[in-house]
Amino acid sequence: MRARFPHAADATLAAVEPADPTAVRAVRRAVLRWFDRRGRPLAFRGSTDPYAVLVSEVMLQQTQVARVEPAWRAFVSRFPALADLAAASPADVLRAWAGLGYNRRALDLGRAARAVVERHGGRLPGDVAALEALPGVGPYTARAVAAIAFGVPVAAVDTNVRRVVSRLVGPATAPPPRTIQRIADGLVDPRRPADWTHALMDLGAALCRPRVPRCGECPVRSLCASAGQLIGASPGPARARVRARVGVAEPYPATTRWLRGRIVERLRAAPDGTYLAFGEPLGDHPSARVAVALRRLAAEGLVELDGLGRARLPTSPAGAVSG
DNA sequence: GTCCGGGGGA
DNA sequence: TCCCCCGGAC
Repeated sequence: MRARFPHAADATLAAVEPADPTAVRAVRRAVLRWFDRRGRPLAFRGSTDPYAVLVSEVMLQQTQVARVEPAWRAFVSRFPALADLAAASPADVLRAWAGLGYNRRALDLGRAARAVVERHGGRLPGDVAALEALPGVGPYTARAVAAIAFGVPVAAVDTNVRRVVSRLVGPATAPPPRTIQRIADGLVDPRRPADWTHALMDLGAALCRPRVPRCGECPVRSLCASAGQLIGASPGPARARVRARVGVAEPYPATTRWLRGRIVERLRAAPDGTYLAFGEPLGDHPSARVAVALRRLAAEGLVELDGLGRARLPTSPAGAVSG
């Protein structure tokens, strides 16, 4: 039994061995009991609308929970249903995405909505493979949507969950991704896949934290192979570093990511459909570099060029689905 | 000024 | 298997 887990350091590893259903049930019960009392009542968790869940999960790919909440409210208020998003122009979607960054993900979300209309009659599919085939939806997001919105007993493994599962089975080196996924899948409570997904995220955020885990408060400390062994185990590279905080310059004005952000920001503010000229330098970037950035943005579908050095946000979802 | 991280592309 | 995106944490 233990041989199946080469990373085993001690007997508690057997606690999550899928062949030991009693221990697995104990983990599920303890985690969900904790979640029922301590889980975060986030706005987007109140919805089981697959579309709303997808929006929240895409936002969570890049943004902390606390900031996702208001952004999610605003977005689903602007585009209440998948059909609304599918019919929206990229320009409008990018405007609704303002402040979140990662603008390509907003475009992908729109493309995903159109793909769902074309491939699935406008209803998000519940199976992982079909979800993963959508633009911007990878292994994590596909499983999160399947579990949360459709009750499919699969594990959405992000870095939080990876850390929790890895610690649960042993304090040594983390198992390879495939092993983590397999163990995580085996742990999902088939009666409450949605709550289980949220519970593991909350556990990782509140107790099983990267640097200073709170094992003493953890509901599965008696079942965890790493409980109590992690204090000081990962001092973290960032802690000791001395920061030079002289000057409060604008962040990274010399980088292309700054330039890209400013271009899209300007275009967002422009009236719908109008082209804006970009012949002048922008920040530290000479006009030639602005032109290069524009071409790259155009290649990614974030802007449209008129061939005269002017640009606008795409007003129609042509070339929509390809993912 | 470096790292983080899910997804996409090469 | 890399590198990039990009705003925030550190």
